[in-house]
Amino acid sequence: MKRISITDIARALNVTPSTVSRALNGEPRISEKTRKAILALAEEWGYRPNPLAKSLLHHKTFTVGLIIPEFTHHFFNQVLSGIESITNVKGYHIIICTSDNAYDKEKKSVQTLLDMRVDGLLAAIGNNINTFDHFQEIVDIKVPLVLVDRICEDVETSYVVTNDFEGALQATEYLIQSGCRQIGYIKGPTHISTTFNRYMGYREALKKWQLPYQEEFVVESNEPQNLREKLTPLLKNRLLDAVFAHNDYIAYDVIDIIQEVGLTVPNDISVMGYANEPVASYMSPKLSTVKQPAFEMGSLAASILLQIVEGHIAPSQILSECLSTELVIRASTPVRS
Amino acid sequence: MKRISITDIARALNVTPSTVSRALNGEPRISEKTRKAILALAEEWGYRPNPLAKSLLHHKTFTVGLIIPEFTHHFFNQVLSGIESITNVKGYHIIICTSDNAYDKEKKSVQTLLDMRVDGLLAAIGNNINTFDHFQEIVDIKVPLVLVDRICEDVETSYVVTNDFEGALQATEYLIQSGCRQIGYIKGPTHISTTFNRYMGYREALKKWQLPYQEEFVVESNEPQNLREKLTPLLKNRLLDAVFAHNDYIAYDVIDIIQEVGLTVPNDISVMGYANEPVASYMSPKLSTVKQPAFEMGSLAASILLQIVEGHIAPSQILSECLSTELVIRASTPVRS
DNA sequence: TTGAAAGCGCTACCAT
DNA sequence: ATGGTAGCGCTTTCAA
Repeated sequence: MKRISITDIARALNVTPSTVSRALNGEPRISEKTRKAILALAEEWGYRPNPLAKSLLHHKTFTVGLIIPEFTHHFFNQVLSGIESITNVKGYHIIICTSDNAYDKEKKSVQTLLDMRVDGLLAAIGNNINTFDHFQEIVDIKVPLVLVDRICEDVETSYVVTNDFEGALQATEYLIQSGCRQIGYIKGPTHISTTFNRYMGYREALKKWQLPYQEEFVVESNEPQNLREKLTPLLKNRLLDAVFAHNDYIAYDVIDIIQEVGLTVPNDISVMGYANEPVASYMSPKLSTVKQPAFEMGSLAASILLQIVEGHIAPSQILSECLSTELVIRASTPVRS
Repeated sequence: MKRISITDIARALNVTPSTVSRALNGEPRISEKTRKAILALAEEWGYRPNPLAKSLLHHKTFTVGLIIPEFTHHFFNQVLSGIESITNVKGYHIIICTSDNAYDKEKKSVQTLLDMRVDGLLAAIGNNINTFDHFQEIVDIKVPLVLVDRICEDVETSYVVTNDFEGALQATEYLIQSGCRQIGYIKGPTHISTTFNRYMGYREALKKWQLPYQEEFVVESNEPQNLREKLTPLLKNRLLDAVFAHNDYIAYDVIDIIQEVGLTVPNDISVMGYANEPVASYMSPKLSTVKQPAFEMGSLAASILLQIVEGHIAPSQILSECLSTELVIRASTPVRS
């Protein structure tokens, strides 16, 4: 099915492609008569400009590349949703790639998107990725890049993140204020800025309230099995009156383990999650958690990116934003007397 | 940052672009010497072919357009994930649009993707969309199109759907076999093939087991408020011993309403959902439901589409698939004695 | 084995 | 007000 082109119209009307182009683009120096004829025929034949030709000419594709680890975390979909809300009104398109949390695939996606000549790139770097040469390359060739959620000290570019430290601090303080004194902490994936920041927020809260930091209360969650083994003895010995987990899914598992031991939430123990994933409001008791403005992160990242792309911001300028979180208190963290 | 092109290399090596093109594409009729030189320089300068130029020439973009209603339903993300798994290995890219369940936006997305010259289109039509001229147009201009989940009688193209009738039939039969006799049914959005098919599956099961179909047991769920008003009296009067809901989210709300009335699940009443969304396994009691092979739907749709795109299937040929569902029994539907 | 030229669809500059 | 021409980056005849 051949699409009709500007030259087809030109031929039919005995004018040159230039003229047709001008008429279609609303340039003034065109006689009313020819303009009308051209517009009419374009309409009749359903002419649609070919963006490929324009892109080739202008070195601009009106597309942005997006790399996310996977589609199954609600968080990323919210971010995606926020991105789309901006790109849509600004007339840009999203080409989407997943990294599956694997360095090789992430690197390949970067290459693919650059090859496609996207105008800019958005990425949420995978959890267990610790080499960033592929992102550095984007910066080096001066393609606009905005990174979301996770910070990589090495890559100097714009970031949109949330204040994990503050969020975890507030959440822990809430637990303390609600009467908990023996607060366990379940850590996230290693070597990630978010993991570190939330963990430090937890510690800061203890310090602020002059509670001792007890190393044995802190459990790594890398291996689900590991979590159970480490947590069970703490629970059996009734050493904890609260657990703060790096995210809601882990919190869900924690509650499972608590129940296995024969204790109940929230009667015996308080549980706090992080991220406000849907699971938090569907489980019972409903989970208290820290809400991240995922949609806003996406829309902000996209609008920063497009500002750079459109030249409203110097490409060299780094424009990072750190959004605030919000505590969502539900049934899993009652006030204790 | 100017990207280096085939002509740059040609100039530097005193050959013509044709020669460079040939060398890069591994054509045999090239002297070993010039090939080596070209390849070396291309490597050194980090040459990357410009797909825009190729697309313009070959009328092929290696992209597929995808339209989904929104990013927040897990089902669509699973489908998306399945699609990506195929396009990724076949070297195609996904340009993604959302419809927000709105006809205007969906139509605009179709236009956008067609304008971009995608090689083919995948779409999950929105729930409250009942006009399909925009999809008919795709068919008319002979751009490959595969529709997912929902069937529109009017649009003659390939479909990938699940067997909603069979799934609902089995689910209802399970409820009957587990000892329920007074089974309420909560309907989905009106005028949708899935709504109709699941509803008919429910009725078929009743018929098969010679239970009376009672119209007052069937409730529309369009308005959440409406659902509560209609369901509450049925529950208060203990007319139901089970409820089968069009999807898991509705089932969640149903359980809420049941508890408001002072009854409990599963003790007083069984509840069956549909779709196996994450919510089903996170709520308590965990929800029995009908699992749809969402990932497979996506991957199957994508591979059918690419087969058409690549000409392995005649474009005119309609190649529809109906995948089976699987009953997932959890705590909300106990066997009653 | 390589070059020259045309063309994919469009725009922009320079003429007229 | 319109035409001619060149060129974006690449491939593909046809010619040498």
